[in-house]
Amino acid sequence: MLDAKLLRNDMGAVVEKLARRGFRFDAETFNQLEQQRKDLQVKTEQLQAQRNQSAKAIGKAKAQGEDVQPLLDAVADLGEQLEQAKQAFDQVQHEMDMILASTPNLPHDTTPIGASEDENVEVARWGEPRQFDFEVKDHVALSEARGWYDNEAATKVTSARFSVLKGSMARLQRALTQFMLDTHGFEHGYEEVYVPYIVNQDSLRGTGQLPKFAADLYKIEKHSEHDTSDRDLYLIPTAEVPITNLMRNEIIDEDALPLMYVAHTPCFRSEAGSYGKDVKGLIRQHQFEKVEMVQFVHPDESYAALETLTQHAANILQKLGLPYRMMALCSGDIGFSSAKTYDLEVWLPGQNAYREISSCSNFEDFQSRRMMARFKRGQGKPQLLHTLNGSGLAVGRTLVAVLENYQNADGSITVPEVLRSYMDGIEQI
RNA sequence: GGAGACGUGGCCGAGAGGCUGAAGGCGCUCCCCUGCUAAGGGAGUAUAGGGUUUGUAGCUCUAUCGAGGGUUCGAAUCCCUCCGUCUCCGCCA
Repeated sequence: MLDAKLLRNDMGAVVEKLARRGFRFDAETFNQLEQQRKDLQVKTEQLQAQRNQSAKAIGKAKAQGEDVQPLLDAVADLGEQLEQAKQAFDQVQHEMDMILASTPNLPHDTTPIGASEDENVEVARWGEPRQFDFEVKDHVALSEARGWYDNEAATKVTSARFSVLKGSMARLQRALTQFMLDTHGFEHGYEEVYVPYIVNQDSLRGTGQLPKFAADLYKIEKHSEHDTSDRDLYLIPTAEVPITNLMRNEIIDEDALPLMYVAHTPCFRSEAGSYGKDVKGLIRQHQFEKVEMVQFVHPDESYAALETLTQHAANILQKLGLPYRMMALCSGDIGFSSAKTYDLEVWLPGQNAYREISSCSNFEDFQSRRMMARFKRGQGKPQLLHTLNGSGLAVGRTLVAVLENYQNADGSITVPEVLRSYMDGIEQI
């Protein structure tokens, strides 16, 4: 959520920055609402003050045994006036909240300006794609040949875009997960956390998935019909949601910063609107495994933190010996809540292309403001934290990359060295 | 899943329709005192939003006692719904 004060004081800059990401902000409507809000809020609060005063006066008079009736008569219609003012105020406030909740973050000045992913900027490249002296297969051909990947079974059990993995491939995925968690935990200094895979709406609002992207989420209906509360729960689309919301409505001491968490979770995405893309194989699934890093940092540190966080993700690829490139996403391609995002794209021989395997973002205070996630120094005023997160990495896609990059002519797969200790020392599967 | 008890500030804990944004204690911050430590004295110590303002200063208003509704001139206090915690029973990994 953007800072409402910024909208009041510097609307021009907001509109310009949002335009960079192709978002048209209706300043005129907002300004009109803001004017109404101001009037209605002042009016409502004046009436409330008046009510409070007279209630006190009545209390005092009663205590002294005076006749209270004249005082009661004097405030007879105050309640109704207040009710009306309050309703009008709530209505305007609600409209403004809806606008703010649906407005994306401002791109940072270092985010390249562009309309679509075609204008993302490559900022680094690591590793040389391997030269094969045989015809490369993609991960689907490789894994099906070995009986490791059973798409039909998944379709039978659930539906399209789910997977059943078997044998060495299932084990390799688990090895990758362990390797990533251990690397981030032991080498990069993250605290490992285990979190729920089902979250409530407040959490999804906090990180920005709601209200705008409900269609991409799997929703679990509330249990009973006479439950009048706002109780619908959702499967997590990423561990970002439960981890980042750990700090919702919290004020932590500045000395505790930065907080760095890593977790492994499955992720569930209904991916509305992705029909026809990557229909084959593990690239785009409704359920996939991911190791996620989240950082809560001092506002002054967040851009340095974005660089190191991205490096932590890249380090996994380097240890696995997987060639990749690092892209700075342009203003038209960054996510709703992000101010700046780097994507890491891994080389997939089967597709002869680099494909996204990690996305690392700085949200600045956009999520913190929604969540009221703050820190303070000593007795000082609480300030909003900056939040960051990044995949470290998308495990399913890493599995694809390992299969394709480490394939041998006979269809076997060489196990990358760093994974062997997680595979009972096996060198080849 | 059943039955009961309970949710108050950083923590403990009073309050049971009006002068309570909330006693008291602990903790914390600052000042004084003390040769150091300990002890003692004093002051302060929630969050958000609004108005005023060049201002994150000051002044002032509003809201918040698990959440949301209701009753009332007035609600931490009464009523309803929900959420959560604890104890006992059942069930289960």
